Amino acid sequence: MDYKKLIADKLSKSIELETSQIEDMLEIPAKAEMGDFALPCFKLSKILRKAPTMISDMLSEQFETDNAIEKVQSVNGYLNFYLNKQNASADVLSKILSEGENYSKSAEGKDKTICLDYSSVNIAKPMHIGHLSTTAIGNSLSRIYKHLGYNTVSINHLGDWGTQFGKLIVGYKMYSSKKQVEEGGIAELARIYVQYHVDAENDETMDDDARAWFKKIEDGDAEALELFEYFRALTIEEVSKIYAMLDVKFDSYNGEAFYQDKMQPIIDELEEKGLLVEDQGAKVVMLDKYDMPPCMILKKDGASLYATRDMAAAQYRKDTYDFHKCLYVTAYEQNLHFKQFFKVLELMGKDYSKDLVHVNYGWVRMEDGSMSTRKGTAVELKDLINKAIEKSLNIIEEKNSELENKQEVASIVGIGSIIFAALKNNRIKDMVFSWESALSFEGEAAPYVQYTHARCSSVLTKSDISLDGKTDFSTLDNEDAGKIITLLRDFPEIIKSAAERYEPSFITRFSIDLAKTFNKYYFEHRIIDDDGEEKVRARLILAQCTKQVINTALYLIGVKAPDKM
RNA sequence: GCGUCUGUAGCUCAGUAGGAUAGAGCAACGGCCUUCUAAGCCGUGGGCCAGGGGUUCGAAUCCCUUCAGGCGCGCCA
Repeated sequence: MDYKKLIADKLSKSIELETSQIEDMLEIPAKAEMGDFALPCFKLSKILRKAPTMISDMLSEQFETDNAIEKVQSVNGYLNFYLNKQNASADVLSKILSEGENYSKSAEGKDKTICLDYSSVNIAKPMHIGHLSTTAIGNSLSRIYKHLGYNTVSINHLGDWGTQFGKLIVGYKMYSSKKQVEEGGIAELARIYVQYHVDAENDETMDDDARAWFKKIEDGDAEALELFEYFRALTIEEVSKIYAMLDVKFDSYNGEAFYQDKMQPIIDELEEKGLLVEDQGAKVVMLDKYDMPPCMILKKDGASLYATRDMAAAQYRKDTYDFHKCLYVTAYEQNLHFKQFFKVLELMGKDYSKDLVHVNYGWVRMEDGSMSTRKGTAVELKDLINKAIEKSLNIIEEKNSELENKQEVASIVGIGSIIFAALKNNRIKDMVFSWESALSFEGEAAPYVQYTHARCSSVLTKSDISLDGKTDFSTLDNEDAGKIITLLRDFPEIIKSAAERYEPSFITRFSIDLAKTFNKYYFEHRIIDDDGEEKVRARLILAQCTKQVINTALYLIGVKAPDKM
């Protein structure tokens, strides 16, 4: 039942406003004593030309209570509404029980497609902790949008173009072999690349060779192309293992190379529309009217740039997927770049430019202040994952050594912790990486929420009372249970706002709140007790619904929920 | 210099697009397991919401300004 709508409907008899307007004014009070919903009457005082307290008094007198809303109270200009707890509990809980994992889903995204560009690894470079945010945020948003009924297309926009690949070929020929690369994988390619840079300092001919090799790739030379394809395939194969561990899947690996032959139409169109101007030998689109520096489209030598490629990619995605929105999950350092090329597309008359969204996030910085991406010292994602699993395995040995599938649970908890931590704070916050905090599983972290899930599971298996049957919800008529039920009822709204604001952290936070509230309830009240089947059933249903919602919440941020741990 | 983001407890952060007495976790200290998972629960201390102006019935939240820090500002991506 939609209580907000119900209240607004009833109020609309006394106030001359649209139901939806009243609905927007309703809020959820800060404290449970203040009711389940509240209407601040200050907003009305201008329209009605009366003091807020008078309005709330008047409304509270005129409001007809019923089975759903049993009490209305006027306090300090607020009108507080109290739901009939038993009915409200029964209402939400039976809904969750019957809908199961479909609870909180919606159809708002029917026939709409969201493209998500995230993770976007570079060929021949290992994934490091700098890739964690984009991967976790992108994956979570993809799950959230699917949950809301959208089609989603997850795109790994590979960094697979540029003279760096010429360098790689030169390095490969100088220091390595097929056998060594087969054995060493990306690490070997990274080694080659570093070695190349060391030696190229003293040998200028190397860079010339690299440029020549890259030219060969561009021109379709057989040997060059074969090596390039080999490195590319090797990289995808290796990062796929990490994606498998993180349970992340992509629909497309079309990267920079893919758009190489798709830029010319964009350039032609810019030219036709008179947007392209020559400046210091390069071709740019001037954006000074919009308080931005020019967007560079072609270099002096005629080569394309990042923005050119991104525009070609946007056009391709529109043509191919006809997206409702296209999201780019990258760090905020690229704010200007996105603002620029979105604007250029707008100037070209591309209507879809308004549907392009830069979902930006903060840096991961090392404790010494360095940026993880710019030094060879970056912590590899693989190492972080392995250490987290190892640590959680140790904790299992210590706390629950009897557990059957230790390795699997350790992996769920370890990996879950890493993802959870990446999605706990608002996207825009910078993060300092330290091993200590990265491997700290205490407090507001994945294991806390997962543990609550396991607790629910455990209680449910302990009891042989079926969830189906006559139920006495009056046993849930206490503050602790009431808070849980309120959270369960709010869950669909939380998901919607997470989608609207591109903030998986809303769901992470919610999962902590729910776990915390349930843990308190669990400590204060016995679920399996001897006060009769009908009451036990109500409390078991509460545990079942909590378990279900935690499971969905964690799923939406890309974290698994174990039944035992 | 210009643009932009950030600044809330010792530390890390919430604060639901302006609402009721600003909340968590960590760290510190003190309690709670013969009873459904103690990876849990409860309690104590800790605040000039960076500073200053304004708008408003009401501001951590909006506007202006100062300070501190991050990021960006044409031939990288």
